[in-house]
Amino acid sequence: MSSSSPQARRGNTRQRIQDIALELFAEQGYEKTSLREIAERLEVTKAALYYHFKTKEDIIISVFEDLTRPIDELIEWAEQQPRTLETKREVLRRYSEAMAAGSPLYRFMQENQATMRELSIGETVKRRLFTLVELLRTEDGPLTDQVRCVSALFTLHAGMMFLQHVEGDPEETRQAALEVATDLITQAHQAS
Amino acid sequence: MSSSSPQARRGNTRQRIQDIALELFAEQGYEKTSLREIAERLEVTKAALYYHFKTKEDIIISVFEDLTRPIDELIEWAEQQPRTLETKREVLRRYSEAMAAGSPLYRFMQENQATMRELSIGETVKRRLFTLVELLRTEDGPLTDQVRCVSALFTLHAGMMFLQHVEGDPEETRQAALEVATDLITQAHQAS
Amino acid sequence: MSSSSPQARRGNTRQRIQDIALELFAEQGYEKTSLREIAERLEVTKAALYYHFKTKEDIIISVFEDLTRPIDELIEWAEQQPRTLETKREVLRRYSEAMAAGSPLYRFMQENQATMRELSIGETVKRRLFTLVELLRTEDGPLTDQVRCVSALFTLHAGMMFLQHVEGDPEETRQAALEVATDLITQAHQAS
Amino acid sequence: MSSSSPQARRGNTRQRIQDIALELFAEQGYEKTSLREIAERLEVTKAALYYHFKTKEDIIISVFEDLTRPIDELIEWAEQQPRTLETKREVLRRYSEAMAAGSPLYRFMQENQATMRELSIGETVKRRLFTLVELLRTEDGPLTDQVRCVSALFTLHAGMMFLQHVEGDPEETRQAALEVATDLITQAHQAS
DNA sequence: AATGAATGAGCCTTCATTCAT
DNA sequence: TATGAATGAAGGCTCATTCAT
Repeated sequence: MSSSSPQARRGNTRQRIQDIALELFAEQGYEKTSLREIAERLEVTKAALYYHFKTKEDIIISVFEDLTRPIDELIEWAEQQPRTLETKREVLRRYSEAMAAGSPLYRFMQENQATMRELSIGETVKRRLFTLVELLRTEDGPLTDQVRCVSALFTLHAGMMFLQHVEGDPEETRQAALEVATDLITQAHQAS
Repeated sequence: MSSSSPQARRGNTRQRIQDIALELFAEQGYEKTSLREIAERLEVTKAALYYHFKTKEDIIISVFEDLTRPIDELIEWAEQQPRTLETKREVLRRYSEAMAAGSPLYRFMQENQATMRELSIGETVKRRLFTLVELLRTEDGPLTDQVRCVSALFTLHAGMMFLQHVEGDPEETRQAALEVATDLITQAHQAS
Repeated sequence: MSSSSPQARRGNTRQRIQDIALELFAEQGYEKTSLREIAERLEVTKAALYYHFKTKEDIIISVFEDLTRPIDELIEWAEQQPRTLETKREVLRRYSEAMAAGSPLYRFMQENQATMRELSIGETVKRRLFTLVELLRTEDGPLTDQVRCVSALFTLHAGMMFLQHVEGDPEETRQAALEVATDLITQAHQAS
Repeated sequence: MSSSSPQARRGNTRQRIQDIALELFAEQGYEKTSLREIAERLEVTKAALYYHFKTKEDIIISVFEDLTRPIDELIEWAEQQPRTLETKREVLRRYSEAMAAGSPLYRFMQENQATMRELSIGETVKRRLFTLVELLRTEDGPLTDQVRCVSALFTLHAGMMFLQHVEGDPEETRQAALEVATDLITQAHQAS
C-alpha cells in the first residue's frame, strides 16, 4: 500500500499526518481520536506531530483548508456570473464534484457538526453554506422555493453520506442526487 | 420556567437531569459536556447522577427512548397501512411533528452523528431511518425516485435544523419544508 | 511523626497537601516540584489533589493566604497607630515573628521571586512590601534614611534566610537581626 | 542598539545567545524561559543553540562566568589587603560597582535562588558570598556586628533590586545604598 | 436520595536534547 | 555554522466512575 520504510517516509510526514488524521477523525469523530492514536498509526511519537502542527485543531484546520479550496473558488466564480438557471446548475454540479473529491472531510464535517461549531473553522463553514444558498435561491420567491434551494444542497449531502451506505455504485448515486437537486432548483427558479 | 425551590425539586431529580443533560448535549456536544458540568447546573454532586443513571451513556439513552417513542409508533402504524401516497404523506406529516416536539434531541442527533455511531442507540437510529425510507420509497422505481424519498426526509431535517437559523417563523418554515418533502415523494410515487 | 494509617488521614488531606506542597516548593522551587511528586509523597493520586484544589497555583495561593494573614493584620494595626518610633519598632518585632512562624513560606517567596511575579499573589506581596516600607519610613527625609528603612526589612529577611545557614542558634540570630534592624530605623527616625 | 542585518550577525551568534538568554532569564525566570523562545528571538533554530552551548545550563553558566569575574578579582585582591576599615569600604564600593555593571545577571540570581541552588554555579555563588562576609566581618565581635556585615551586603542588593522600582535616579539610589552599607560596617568595625 | 473523597486512565502540550545533513 | 526532523520524559489537568457513609 503506502511505502513504510523510514527512508521513504522522509519529507512527507506532514502529509501523512493529515491523511491519517482525517481518516481517523472521519471514522471515530474528532474528540474520540487522540493524538496518541494518530502517532501510533504513523509510527512516530506524539511530539513529532507537534513539530508539524501547533495543536490538534491545527491539523484539522490545515486539512480543511486544503480540501475546501474548490468550494471557495466555486463561490468566487459564481458571484461573478449572472444569476441564471444555468449558473445555478453549474454550481450544484461543481459542488457535488468537490464533495466527491474530498469526501472523507465532508463526511467528517457532517458527522461532527457539534465539534465544528467550536472549532475556529466552524464559522467559515457556516458562512460558506449561507453564501451558497444565497447564490441558488431566488429572492422574494415563496418560502417553499427557498426551502427547495436548501433542500437541493442537502440532497447532495445525502447523496454522499447516507445513500452510499445503501445503494450500489457511488458514482451512479451521486449523479442521481445531482439530478434530483437540479430538479429542485429548477422548480424554484421557474416559479418566479 | 421549572420550579427551583429545593422542596419543589424533590422527587423529580431524574427528570431534571434528563432535561439539563439534553440541553447541554445539544448545545455543546456529547463529549464536550462533562458530568461535572451537568451536576453543577443542577446544584447536586456528580455522585448524585450515578444514583439515577448507571453511566453517562445511560442518560442520553433514556432521553432518547422517551423522545423517539412517537417515531416507533409511527413506524408500527405505517407498516400496517397500504403503501398508498396518502399513507406516505401521513408519515411525513407525523415525522415532522415528532421532530418538532423533541427538537433538542433531534438537533443533538444530527450534530453528533459520529458520537451516535459509537453509542448503543446509534444502530437503532440507523435501522429506524432505513425502515422509514423503505416505507416511503417505491420498489423497483428509478434510482432518482429512491433519492427523492431520502431527500424528502432530509428536507424535514433541514427544515428543523438549518432553516431555523435563517428564516422567520419556525412553524411556518416547518410547514414549507413539509410541503416540499411531500412534493418530492409525490413525484416519486407517481413516476411508477 | 505524622500518623500515616489511611483512617487517620481522613478528613485532613487538604491540610496535608498544603504542608507537603509547601515543604517541596521551598526545598526545590515551584516549577521543579511536580504534582506527581506531591501526590506520591502523600500516597494519593494526582487526581486527588484536584479534588481539593483547582490548580497547582491554587495550592500555593491557599498556603500563602493562611500564612500571611498576620502580616495583613499587622499592617491594619499599624495604619491606625501614630507614626512614632515605638510603633515602628513594634512593626519590626511583629514582622520578624510572623516570618519565623511561617518560615518555609517566606523562604519560598524569597527564593522564587521570579515565579512569584507571575503568580497572582505576586502583586499582593509587592504591594504589602511597599506599604510596610511606607509605614517605617519618614517622608521627606534624606534618601539615605529611606534606604535605611528598606534595609531594616531586608535585614530581617537576611536574618531568617541567610544567617540561619551560618550562625548558631536560630532564635538568637533572629534577635540580633531584629536589633540591627531596629537600630537602622531608629537612626532614620531621629535624623528627621 | 545591536546590529541586526544577517551579515552583521555573522560570527557573534554566541554572544547574541548570551545576551538574549540573560534578558529572558531575568525577565521571566530560568525555567519559564524555553530554548525555543530564545531561538525564536534570535531567529535561529533551537539546534543552533546546541552548536554553541552543550546544554541550557551551559548558557547561564557562561554568562555567569563572564559577569562575575570582577567579584572573583575583588576577592583575590581583598584577601591580600590588611583587614582595615578602608579595605572593607573599598570592597563594598567595588562590589556595588560590579553589581551595577552586570545588573541583569544579579537580578536573575536574586530572583531565581531556588534555581541557582540546583545549578552547578549555585555552590560557587554561595561560597563567594560567605568569603565576602568573612572579609567584611570582625571575628569574635558580638553577634549583632556580624549581622551588620551581612546586612551591609544585602543593603547593596536591596539598592539594586528593590529600590530601583521606587526611587528616582538609579545611580543616586546606588550611592545612598552604598553609604548606608558603609555605615553598617563602620559601626561593626569600630565596636571591636 | 445524595455526598465526600478518591481513583485510573487518558488527554493535549511542552521541553531539553540529539543527529544526520 | 547551522537546520530539519524527531524523540523520551514529563507536566498540568479533566473525565467517568466507584464506594463508604
